[in-house]
Parts: sequence; structure tokens; C-alpha cells
Amino acid sequence: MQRRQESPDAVKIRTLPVQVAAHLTRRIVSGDVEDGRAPSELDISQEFGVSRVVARETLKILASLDVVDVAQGRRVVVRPRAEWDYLSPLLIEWLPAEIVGELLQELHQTRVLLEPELAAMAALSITDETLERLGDEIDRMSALEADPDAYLEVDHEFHMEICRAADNRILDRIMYSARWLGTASRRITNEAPAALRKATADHAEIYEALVARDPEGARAAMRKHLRNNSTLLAEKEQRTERAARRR
Amino acid sequence: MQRRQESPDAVKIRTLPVQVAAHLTRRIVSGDVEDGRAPSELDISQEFGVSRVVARETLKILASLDVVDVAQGRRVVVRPRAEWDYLSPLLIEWLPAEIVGELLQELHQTRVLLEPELAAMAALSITDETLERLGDEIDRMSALEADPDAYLEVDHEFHMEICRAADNRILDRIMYSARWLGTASRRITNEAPAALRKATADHAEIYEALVARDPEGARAAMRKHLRNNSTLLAEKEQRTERAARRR
DNA sequence: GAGAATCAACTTGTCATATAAGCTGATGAC
DNA sequence: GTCATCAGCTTATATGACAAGTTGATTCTC
Repeated sequence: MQRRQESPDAVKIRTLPVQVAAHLTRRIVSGDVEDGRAPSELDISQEFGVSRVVARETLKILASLDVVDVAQGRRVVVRPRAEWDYLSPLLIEWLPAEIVGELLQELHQTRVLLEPELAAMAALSITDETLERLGDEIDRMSALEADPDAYLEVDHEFHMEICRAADNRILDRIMYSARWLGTASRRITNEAPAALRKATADHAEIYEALVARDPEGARAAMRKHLRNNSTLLAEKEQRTERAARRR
Repeated sequence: MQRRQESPDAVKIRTLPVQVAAHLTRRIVSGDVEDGRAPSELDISQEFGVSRVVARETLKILASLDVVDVAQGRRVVVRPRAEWDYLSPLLIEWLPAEIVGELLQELHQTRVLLEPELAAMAALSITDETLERLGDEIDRMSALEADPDAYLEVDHEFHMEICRAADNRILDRIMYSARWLGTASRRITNEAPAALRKATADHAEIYEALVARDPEGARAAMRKHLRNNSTLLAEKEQRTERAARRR
């Protein structure tokens, strides 16, 4: 639901600082930047041929992602990778495919922990209007099985609607980030269009449990749904591994 | 563990943009800024008597918190509050106590969902070194029951250690943010120093289950621990409500 | 020589001004 | 009325200057 204004995968012209931040992050990840010492504003402006203003904003962006620490007088330092903000779509986008793959797995694990409980909570507090919207979305999804992109859009909305029913801004934020990142890898499910029918059935089951205000049922249905997704992810993983071995 | 360099509650001199961003956020929350239209760079630089560079960075900070949207040519717009990044300690700090109270509740709910499962996962994959560190921390905590501040520091480390054992960067990030925010409200537990002894007992129980590599036991122990915390939080809530009624 | 005070060089923070580039709404042609 | 145009607003970037904080070497003191 959020950031819908950016949705249509437009070839977004990013600002200069974002582009430079992307390059710099890739260089850090690849190990070119040694020993935690990040380039200074001046270094950046010279190396990338941009003004100091841009170099400065670049560092500010990286600081907001907990990639670097910046303070007056001190040199900018690269923070330990374990502390970077991997919930940020921006950062994920700059990381190599290998790491993104790992993160997607960890992401899925997170969803497996949270979403069944969210469904159970929603079953207790969901309103009739929300149920109506969920019903609509199920209808729309079954009509969109031929168009995976549009399908996933509604799918995202369906899950977020359930999350929102739990009325918890923290969980909402987490799920939003988690699912946002997930859509970055939509190809995973796109490659298995037959699976969409299965997903539709799962969604219907979740919906029924919510209508019945049945927490246990909702939890179980959501768990089952995620288990199916997990199978898909594993299959995809195997496929890419085989592909890598062939190379 | 992260940001330890900022820990000692120092009267941190924040940069100008951060200060302005704080003021601006408070004004937005209080409803002074009407209809989603945020002040422009020029407005800010005039109203706050700062340069345009600072006004600009202010807006960039707010944008990174998903408080506003900024794009070239278009006026800056305030985003719906539901979409703000409530996982950011910076933002939380600027919100009125009333909202922070709500967020802390939602935060606790999130921990209740995640931490027992994290404990269970940790029981399966935890290393001997981690167990040793956990043991040390328990010892240190029982020695620090008279000093709630220091106690909570170790307490935080104890829980994060368990989280890290699950080896999931996403969950780690979430728990880090969640607990970071939690320490902002340390008074909640500080007011009940007797409760620290109870917490120590809880920690020991969790530790035993982890040593035994018993997922079910770890989950149950963590659940119990959080239930105790939850009672404390509710008590505190009642106290403040009574205090509010007296006013 | 060991330790403390000093300072120069470097770094980030802030300011001022100018120009480029993108959007919006009003104006005016047809 | 419809549509193209454009003036005026906004953000994006560049340049140059100075303030303020940090670091490490130098120097001074004992």
C-alpha cells in the first residue's frame, strides 16, 4: 500500500547522491575499502566527479542505513556489516545477488514467525469492512492468475490488510518492509504460474477462518500458505544452484 | 550492542538539521501543518533561521524516516502517519509521550511474538561460546540488581545474544530496534527494582533450557519471562493513568 | 626520557550565492 | 472547450568560503 506512487517499476531516475551511495556500497561490500575507513567527502567528490554537496548527501544516506558513522572532525568509518539496516529496500538493492538470496531466506523465516500469529490476532479483531475488502481481493486475484505481476500486487495488499487488522504499527512496519523486499524477488513465484492457483486456494482458506473469527484456524491456514511458498523458494534455490553449477 | 558509542545518555549535541527535523516533526504531529503540505526548503530556512543547506538536510532526514516525500519540482508532502518508520529511535524521540506509550505497548507485543520463537531456534543452533557468554551475563546481572541502569544494559545484551544465535539478520535488526526503543523507557522497570530478582530467575531458566538444547523449554521460559515484563508494564500503565486522573 | 600542553593539518558542519532541471497551474491560441 | 505554452515555483547540483571539532605529531616541562 505504501509507496504506491513508485510502483510501476518505472526506470526511476535516481538522484546523484543515491547513485554514488550505491557505487560506494558495492565497493565496500567487495572489500575495496579497507579496514573500516570510508572515503572522506573530498575523496568522494574527486573520485566520482561530483560536488562536495553531493558527496556529503551520499554519506548521510549511508549513515541513515547504518552503513557508516559520521561525526564532525572525525573521519567517516564503515560500521560492521551485521549492523547495517537490512530492512531498507534501498540497501538491499545495492547488495550482490548472493547476499540478497540469503536475506530473502531470512526474510521468509521472519514471515513464517510473524504472519500466522498476525492472522490469529486479526481473527479476533477484524472488522466487517476489512473482511469485505479481503473478499474483493480474493476475487481479483483469481481473475489475475494469468498476470503474475498484478497478482502479486493484490497478494501484497491482502497480506497487509490482515496485518493492519492487528492494529500494531511496529508489526505493520516490519511486515511492510519484509513484503516490500519480497516483491523485489517476484520472479521467484513468477516462474511458477501454476502455483498461483494454489495460493488462491490458500488465501480462501485464510479468509474463511477470519470470517469465522477462528484464531486457530487462521493461524493454521496462514502457516500452510507460507509452507507452500517456502517450497517454491527452495525449488527456485535448487534451480539457480544447478544453473550456477552448469556455468 | 550497536551504537554503543552513543550509550552514556550523554547530552549529545545534535546537528542543526536533526534539531530542526525534531521541531518540524512535532509541529506536524500537533496538527500545525495542514493537509499534508510540508514547508519548502525556503520556508524552513526562513522560519528557523538556518541556511538552505540545513533546511534541505532536514527534509532529507524526514524523508528517510518516511515522514515526508520529496521529489524535484514537486512540493514536499507529509506522508500518512501510518507509514512513518516507527522502528527508528530518532523518530520515536520526537513523538509526544502519549504516542510513545502506545508504541511501547505495540513493541512489547512484537517481542512477545518473536522472542519465544527466537529462543526455540537458538536452542537448536547455539554454540558453546555463546552459552558461556550468556552464563557470564547472568552472573553479572545478579551482581547488578542494585543498579538498574547497568542491569538493563546487560539484560539487553543477553537477549540480543540469543537473537544472534538464530543467525538471521532481519530478525536481528528488528529485535535490535525493538529493544533499543525499549531502553528509552527504562524507568518502567526501574521503578520496580524488586522485579529484577524475578528477571534474573527467568533468565536462568531460559539459560538452562538453552544448555539442554531444549527448544520447547526455551520457548516456554522466554514466554514466561515476557509475561512477567508485561505485568510490570500494565502496572506501570495503571499507575500513570491514576496519576493522570488525579491531575 | 616520560608525560603534558600546544598546535597544525585534516575532517565534517554551516553559510551564501548561483544555476540547472522538473513540476504546476494559469494564460492564451485555436 | 481543448490543448500547447510558459512563467513561476520547487528541488537538484555546483562552487567557494569559513566555523568547529578531532587527531596526531611536535614541543615544552619536569
